[in-house]
Amino acid sequence: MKGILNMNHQLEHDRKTRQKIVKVARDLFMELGYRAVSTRRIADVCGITQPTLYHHFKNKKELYMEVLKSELLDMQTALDRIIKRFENHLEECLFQVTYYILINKPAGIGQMFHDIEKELGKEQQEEIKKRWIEAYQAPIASIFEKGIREGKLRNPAEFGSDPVLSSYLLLNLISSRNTDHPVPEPVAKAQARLYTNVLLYGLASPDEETKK
Amino acid sequence: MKGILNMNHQLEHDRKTRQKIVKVARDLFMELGYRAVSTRRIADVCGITQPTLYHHFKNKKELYMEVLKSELLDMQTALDRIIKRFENHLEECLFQVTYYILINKPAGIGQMFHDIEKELGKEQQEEIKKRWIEAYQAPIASIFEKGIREGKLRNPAEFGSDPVLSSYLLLNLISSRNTDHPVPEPVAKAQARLYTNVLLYGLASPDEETKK
DNA sequence: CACCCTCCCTATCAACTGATAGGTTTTTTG
DNA sequence: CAAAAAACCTATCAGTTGATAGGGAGGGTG
Repeated sequence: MKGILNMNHQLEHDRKTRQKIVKVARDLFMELGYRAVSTRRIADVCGITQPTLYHHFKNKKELYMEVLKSELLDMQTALDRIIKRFENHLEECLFQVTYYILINKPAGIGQMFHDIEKELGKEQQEEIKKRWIEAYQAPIASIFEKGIREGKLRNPAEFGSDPVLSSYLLLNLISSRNTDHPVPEPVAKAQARLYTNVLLYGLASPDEETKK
Repeated sequence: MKGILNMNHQLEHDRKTRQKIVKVARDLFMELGYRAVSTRRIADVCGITQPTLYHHFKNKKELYMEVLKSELLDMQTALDRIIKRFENHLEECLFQVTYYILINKPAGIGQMFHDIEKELGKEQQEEIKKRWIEAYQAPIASIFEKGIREGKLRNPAEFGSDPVLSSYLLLNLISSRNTDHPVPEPVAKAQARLYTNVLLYGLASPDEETKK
């Protein structure tokens, strides 16, 4: 009994250090990019030495994978919660999702894509892509799917859109370059409103489309 | 006279090597990113040695600046031409611009932004940002401006959009992550059509907005 | 022909990278 | 309490990076 408790003690210590490393690495990687962050820098911020990193992680890429996994898991949890909460109001749901991502992923999302594509091996890419779909694409696509089913959105067959494509459109709008990060809250709110408005209703003046 | 000719000969040789370096560096930087491309690699592809690079350029960043300038200048020329050609047809104009960027900037545009933000000094960023506005934002914004003047687009005051913001929206849509580069021509065409359609008319079913 | 300037080379540098070897300290186990 | 395992350290490695010094070739100029 005492053995188990003590073992837990040690394991917990290990777990804490590991978590700290992941947390620090996450902040640095997301802000500066994979290549721009050295293992020494991560270790310094953590208050440990660089070789100690290699006691907890096989190598830099594996640490980065861990960072991505935690990042994506958090996002998935958050988006699922938001979508469930606003599931009966398409427009508000889209807005809330947009707003959340805008607030919580300042420069991170574009950076992430860059690094996944350029720095990871093919098999690692596959794994992260799978998790990225679970975290971002699938939840958002589910919103559009519901909208199409209920006739609130255009027929994909006519317009060339579909739930998955639409989710990419929204995400591309969000990962924008026009603002300096981080964005203050009211600005983010206005931005999120603009993005969802444009995505739903377009920029053309209301009487223009009927002429088409 | 002969002296001038001969001097031109030598100058031209220098110019040719310089251009070759810029061309090679441009391809590599745009595909792989600034940090992932070493000066040695650029030199190898050019068929020269690495120190020779430093005879033509002060350092790596200056070479990258040259690459960005040529890249942006080409884009500006192309977009201005397209816009002038289709200036009396808003929708087609947007489509052509979107299509052109989609075809000619496969992975480059996102990469570019990443590197400008992360690898350049502040003053260099300012200079490139200025040129980027001339090359991308201003031309595209002029399309939207005209559309607003002619009443074909929504009133920015009501919708929260304006020509500059709208140009960012389009560019964000274009620099997408959903496709593997490079994109075959017909796919790019369909994509460009979808982007402009969504941007102009939105995803909501046509009778939805009037209810609002 | 002698001089020089331009272009490009070889050789080399210091800094930094990710990663490993091996010892030391602390905690858990039998 | 001794053995062993875990966590972290110091010291060090080889490879790559951007960048510089200095020499050689070759045409251009006096």
